[in-house]
Amino acid sequence: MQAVVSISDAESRVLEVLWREGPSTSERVIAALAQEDWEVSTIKTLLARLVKKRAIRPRKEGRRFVYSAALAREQWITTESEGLLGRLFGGRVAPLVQHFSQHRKLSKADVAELKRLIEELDDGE
Amino acid sequence: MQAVVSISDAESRVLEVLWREGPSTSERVIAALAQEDWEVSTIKTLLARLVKKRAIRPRKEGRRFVYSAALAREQWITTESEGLLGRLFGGRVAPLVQHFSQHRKLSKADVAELKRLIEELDDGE
DNA sequence: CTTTGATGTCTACAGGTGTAGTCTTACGAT
DNA sequence: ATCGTAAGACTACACCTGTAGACATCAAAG
Repeated sequence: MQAVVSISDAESRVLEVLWREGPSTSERVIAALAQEDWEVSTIKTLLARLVKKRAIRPRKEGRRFVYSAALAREQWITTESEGLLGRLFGGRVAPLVQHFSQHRKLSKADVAELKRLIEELDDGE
Repeated sequence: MQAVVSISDAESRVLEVLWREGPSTSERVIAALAQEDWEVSTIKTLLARLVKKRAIRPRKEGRRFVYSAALAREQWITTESEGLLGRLFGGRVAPLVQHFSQHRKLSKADVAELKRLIEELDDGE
């Protein structure tokens, strides 16, 4: 649970697989990462590093391991995005939204969804 | 202008100074970074690395340099936040806002500001 | 002119990261 | 019983990063 250590970009790619597919053998992870075009060896290294960082947990299953995420995706996302918000936007969400809007990165659908979200929050509160 | 290279965390701290204070000598930068508690040498290294990465431009001014940001803050922010959005939230802003709201990271003031922002967008569009 | 202090350059070094090869071992197929 | 193969362990290696010391130089002070 303690996400003290930081997860690198490549490592997070591996974690994403476990979050998506649940506990998996390295074989499964490797298959799921075919798109990344990594050597098998690379993925095994990443798995080993994640184990060492305690971000995933290996469970012996016969001759091989089944790896499961020990770090919750939600928690990781929180850490990452709060980091960015803090560094770039004074820790607040509004300036980020504003930034995106100023750069025309918000589609109509985005705006609609945001509107719905905010209204919900506003009532709910 | 070409932000091809990535700016590290410590480097961005230096860049922030130039963005805030405008073109400055190393002396000025060092003074502005007193809070960071870095050795003078460290800051000089960071300046040198930024020059090499072409993120800042040194202009000879007598015996010393005046450094100015060659990379626009807006651009950097865009790169960074789009990177995060892409990696964590499928590239869309709404899921990020939702994430923050679900984790009670939005104050009343935030919600109000967001609401104002969105309404503006909605009309404006 | 000499000393001193600031300025930029070079060098350093450990730890993280991307990327991957090699080695050992044991299971499954023959 | 044998052998190839796959899984995990170990090793590698270049580059980035954080952090900083050492050195050369030149202008200012005395």
